[in-house]
Amino acid sequence: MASLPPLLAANTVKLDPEFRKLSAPPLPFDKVSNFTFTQLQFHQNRTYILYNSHFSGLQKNYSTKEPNSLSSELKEAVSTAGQGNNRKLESSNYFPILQECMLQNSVSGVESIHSQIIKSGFVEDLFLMTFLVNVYAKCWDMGSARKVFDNLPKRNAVAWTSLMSGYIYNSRPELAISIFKEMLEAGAYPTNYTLGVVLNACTSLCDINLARQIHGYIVKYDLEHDSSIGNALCSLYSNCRNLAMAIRAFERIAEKDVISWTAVVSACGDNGNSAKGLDMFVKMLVVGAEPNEITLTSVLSLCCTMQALDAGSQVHSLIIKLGYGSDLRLTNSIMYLYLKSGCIAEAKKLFVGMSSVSLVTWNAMIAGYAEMISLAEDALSAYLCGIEALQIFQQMNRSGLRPDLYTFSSLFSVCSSLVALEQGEQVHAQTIKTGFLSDVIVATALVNMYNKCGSINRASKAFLEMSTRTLISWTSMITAFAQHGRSEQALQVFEDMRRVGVKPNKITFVGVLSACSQAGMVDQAFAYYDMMKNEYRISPVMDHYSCLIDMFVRLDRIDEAFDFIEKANLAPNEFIWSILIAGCRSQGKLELAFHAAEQLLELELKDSETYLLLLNMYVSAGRWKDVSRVRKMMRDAKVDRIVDWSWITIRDKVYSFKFSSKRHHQDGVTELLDDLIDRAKPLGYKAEVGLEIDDELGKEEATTSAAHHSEKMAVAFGLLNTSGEVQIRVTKNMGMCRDCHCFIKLVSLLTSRTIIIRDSKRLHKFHNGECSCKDFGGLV
DNA sequence: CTAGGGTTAG
Repeated sequence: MASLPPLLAANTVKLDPEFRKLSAPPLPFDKVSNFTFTQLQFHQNRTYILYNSHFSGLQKNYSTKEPNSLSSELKEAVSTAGQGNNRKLESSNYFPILQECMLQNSVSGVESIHSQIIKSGFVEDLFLMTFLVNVYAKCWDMGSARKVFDNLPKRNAVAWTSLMSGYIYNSRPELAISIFKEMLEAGAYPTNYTLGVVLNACTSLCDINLARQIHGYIVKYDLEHDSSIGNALCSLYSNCRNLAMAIRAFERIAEKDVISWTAVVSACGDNGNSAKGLDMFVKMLVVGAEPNEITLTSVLSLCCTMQALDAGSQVHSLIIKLGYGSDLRLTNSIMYLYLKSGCIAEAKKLFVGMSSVSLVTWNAMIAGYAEMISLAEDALSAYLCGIEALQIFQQMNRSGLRPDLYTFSSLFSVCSSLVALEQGEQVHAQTIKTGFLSDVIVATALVNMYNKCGSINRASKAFLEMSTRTLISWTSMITAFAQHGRSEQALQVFEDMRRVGVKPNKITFVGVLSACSQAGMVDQAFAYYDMMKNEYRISPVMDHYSCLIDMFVRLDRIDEAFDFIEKANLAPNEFIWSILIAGCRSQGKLELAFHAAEQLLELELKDSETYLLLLNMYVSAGRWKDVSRVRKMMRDAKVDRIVDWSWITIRDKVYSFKFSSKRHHQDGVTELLDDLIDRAKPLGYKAEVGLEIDDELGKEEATTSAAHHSEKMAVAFGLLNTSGEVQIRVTKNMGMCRDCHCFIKLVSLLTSRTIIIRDSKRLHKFHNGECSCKDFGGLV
């Protein structure tokens, strides 16, 4: 007892006053230990316990069965039970029949057996009637279950526990708790099962206080070693985000079964420590415990989040060795793992080889391709992944399966990545028709889709129409407004969110700070920054710092940006240095820019566009030595030259444009572009010089970006092929340069058109000569 | 007769 942490030491556990009332003098827990033991002994002598394990493995499939369709054997059993010779029928004969009804989820079947039982005079049989309570509960008829319970000849712990677990099964954990209190009031002693059930009720109610008391009793009566209790504690603490306690609970289990191992493995995964979960799994194999299909699914999910393809394929072999090779759920997981790790061929092989597929299979394929969009090496293959995802969705429709909320969320995310507003609208309509829009996650994905397709008004409308909102919904809306340069609205949403009592997280504050930064609200920005640290106890991360630094840069207060870095004792990352360098350049503070560049070059650069920023800077300053130094660094770091690509979708057809390429799909693009450049120059456009890599000629040279950059061509092509109010939407594989940014702003003014360009860093919505990014400082 | 673990999403 002395070795226990103070929280759990029995003598420090405070009893709920409610409980005290119920239990004067002390709660009947002092006999729990013995009672449990005798109960277990007793059970093992019953014959029908034998099919219990079979039964518990199947009960999760009820909902898939057609209700009220009894098998022929069952119908026969029911009718023979009704005939006069039922004197010969033992009460134990009813168990398998009831079990069959339960598997069929047939309330009417149970009712007819029930009336036979009454006729046969077995209503006094405590075991049979307790089983009946359980059967009714599993058929979602708690009213009848309760009636049977109320008429029981005697109420023992098993009966109470059945009723409690029934309420949990029917999603009424609070009623399970009140039954537990009733049970204690009645003087019954809980068993290990009872305590496990109560803990599960606490888990689903997130009632950590009650759970702690129960844990206190468990410690006091030394029951932590029992697996039914230990397993429940493990998942309880896992759900309370306390992995250390979950692992502790697991380790105290004397005889760890498959479920204990599975629980601890998935606890690690659920709490963001996949590596630990994999360790646990290895330990499991080392001690010789055999994983089942559920353990393996859990482990695959760990490998998936870790992108651990090696471990994953080893698990795959193990799955085949253990004979689970054709398990649909496992195959789905393996397939998703391969997709997420970029092994498309492997994934497709599995997909094609599957004898039957489920909705999850299709969803995993769609989600996998959606995921690959962000992992793709170049933007064109990312684009193709998105197209592939949409095609898989069409195949799925043809196969006759109806999409669900997972399908729709993935589809929205695909449409976002493709900036495919039209497809997004179609999916939106489908979610309304099917009713899935009422799901928070789907609705949040819709908000994000409209935002990323450049339609902030529809994003905001979708947000307002939501009936419930999660932290992520609020954060999405705040970020959306901030990204569209609507700072006041972003902050308004943030205040609304606080008012309804939703606690912001660090991502929310990134949105809030970037809203302040774009509007140049320095005082507000620092007020929110302090609020984040003091009121919400969130420690700032780089993204917060970069918002603040970006703010100073936008306001041309670069010195203050450097001051802030010094005061906060920051070691700026690649992104922050890039903002600073870009800011220094646009203000002509070249010496400061070169100084910052030296700092930047100290870092190990990850983003190939950072090199481009440096190259452009040195080229325009004519510092050729530095140019070749950076080029050498790129070669040493094996950074590929990025080739500038843009594409535009017009009437369901994709047109791509490559830097400096003459392939314009149509005559007149160059002419229109030249004309626009000529008209933009008087308005302040000065075609800047930058280093450009001409891939076709295999050489690099200093040249103006005018007419060469792909987004200019794509926009000109869009202008030629659409008219009126239609927005022009272009996607680009790298960040826009400031030259193009300036030019497109003027084009939106000259042509009175709205132009949306999604580059690798953000969305730019050009309208009336302005951009929604409010000329973000990080332009190359 | 009573329990307990899992796939795909924002």
